Formats: sequence, structure tokens, C-alpha cells
Amino acid sequence: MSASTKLSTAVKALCYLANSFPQPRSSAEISEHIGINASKLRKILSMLVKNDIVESTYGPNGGFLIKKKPEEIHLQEIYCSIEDRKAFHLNVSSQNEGITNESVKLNDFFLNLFAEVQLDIENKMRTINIQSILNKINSKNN
Amino acid sequence: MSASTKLSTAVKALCYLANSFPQPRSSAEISEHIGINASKLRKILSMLVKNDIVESTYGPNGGFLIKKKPEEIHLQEIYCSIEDRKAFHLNVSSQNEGITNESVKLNDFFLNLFAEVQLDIENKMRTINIQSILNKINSKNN
DNA sequence: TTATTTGTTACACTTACTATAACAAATAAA
DNA sequence: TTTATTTGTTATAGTAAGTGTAACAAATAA
Repeated sequence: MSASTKLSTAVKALCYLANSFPQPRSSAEISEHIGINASKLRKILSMLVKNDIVESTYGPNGGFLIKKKPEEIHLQEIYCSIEDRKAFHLNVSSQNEGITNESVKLNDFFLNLFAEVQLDIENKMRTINIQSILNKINSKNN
Repeated sequence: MSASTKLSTAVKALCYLANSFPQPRSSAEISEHIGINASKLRKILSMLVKNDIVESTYGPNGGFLIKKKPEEIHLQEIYCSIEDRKAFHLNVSSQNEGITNESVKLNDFFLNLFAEVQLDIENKMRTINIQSILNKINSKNN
């Protein structure tokens, strides 16, 4: 599952949980609502639980409950919770043996460039939160 | 080969060709210099040839020659030459059957967001050209 | 005619992804 | 205490994608 797909799945689940609050929803309910396998969804949600964005209760009438206010949950925070590798996964070819000094410098150049792009993306994601997404979704009524 | 690895490989080759001008270099020479398989390199360079960034001559003493001035070759142009899919490959989960209207709207939201990020990256890549990279590489003399 | 070089295809190998199943751990309700 | 339910995690079988290299036709200079 790609990083961006995971992110959009997490956001769909969080929007559903935000609208359901304070009613807990099981992985079965959520997965049916947003169209994804329940087991896969639990993997994603369990990471949101570890990062205190969502709380879970076991057993009958249990499920997942949103733990923070929608306007306090930013895309960046969600992304960091579900993905350990850096956003959007940029590589540089780096063979460490027998390459020229020029190649090493170019590798550094690209690592810096990709780090900058990374930071731009993170800053953009920080400006977006679940509440603003909900507003955007609801404002268009077609 | 990931998009970003391809890009850095192409740039390494172009820097080498810029410094070699007007001496053509064979794929064997370039691949040895930058540390990559010659066959793979030819695949990348053949795309630069099709986009008039590099020219190639067959036969003895043939090889690849840079065709434009280093300051006129932008990262964005290189990227478009070697990659058909959009930069950095962002996905949105989109099952078309049995999903809610809410999910559809969220998919649209993410497609728009990723398109914006895409544009930001492209604009950044347009500000960088081979000459500016060569300058940066040479300015640090460690 | 020969040697060389590009451009492209093929292929075997490995790695990664995907979707689902299965089940232990936890817990509410009966 | 027992049962039903739900999470969290592991396993697994199947598919897809990436990797590195080889092979060879097309082109061309010597």
C-alpha cells in the first residue's frame, strides 16, 4: 500500500469517526463505509492509536473513537503516524565503492534537494487538518 | 529503478558529457565513470536523445554528446524526458464500486492536493539547470 | 568488410506488494 | 465465570514490480 493511499485511507476513516463521535465504530463498520479490507484498516488505525489520535476499546460495543478535535489533527501528524520512511520516498543512487568524487557530490546535491522538497511537502501538510477537510467536503453539495 | 534514481543518474551523465564536450563519450565510458550498468544507462540516454538534450552517433569513435548549453537544460526537462508518469508518483485509493459519495469527494480532494504538490515540485525543478549544478559541485573543493 | 556503438528486447532472479485469513489478547455483557 | 465480540498482530499464498545483465539487430565509421 503506497504512502499516499495509506494517507487517504486514514483521512477517510478519521472523517467518518469525526462524524460518528462519540459513537465508537468497529473496523467492520468503518471498512464497509470507506471500502477497504477490515484487517488492513486495523493496521492503519492501530498506528493512529499509538499516536493518540484515535482510541480503541476491545470487546462488544467496542471499536474506534476519535481522540482529538478534528481541527487539531493535521495531515502531517497523520502521515508521520502511519509511515516511518520519509514522505514520498525519494531515492538517490548511491554505490559506495569505486565512484568518483563528482558522483559523491552529486549524490549529496540530490539528497539536499529531495530533503528540501520533503520539507515543502511537510509544511503544506501542516496547513491542512481534518476539520478543514470536512468543511471542504461539506461545502460542495453535489 | 525509481524516478529519483533515474533523475540523478541522468544528471550525472549530463555533467560528465558537459565537461567532456565536444568529445563524444560511449556508454561504456560514462557508465564506468558514474558507476552504473552500461545497458541501463543507454536506456536513459536514449530518452534524452529523443528529447534533443543529447545526440548520439553510432559506430567507432561514436557515443553521446551534449546537444544544448548546460544552462539551458533544466531538471524539469530532464525529468519529463525520462519519466512518463507524473513526478514522484502519488496515488489515491479509488475503488469505483460501492463507495460512498463522501469517499469520492475525499478522493477528489487528495487528487487535487497531490496535483498541487506535483506542481510545486515541477516549479522547483525548473529553477535548477545543469550549469547551476556544475557550479555548485565545483564551488566546494573538498 | 570489419569493428564498434547505440537502441531495444528478453530473461531469469529477486524483491516488494496485496489481499485475506487466522488467531491470540483483551474486555464487555450475560 | 463463560461467551461473544473486537482489536492488534502474524502468517501466507499469490501477484506484480523492480533489477541487473545478456543478447542482438541496426547503424555507421574506418
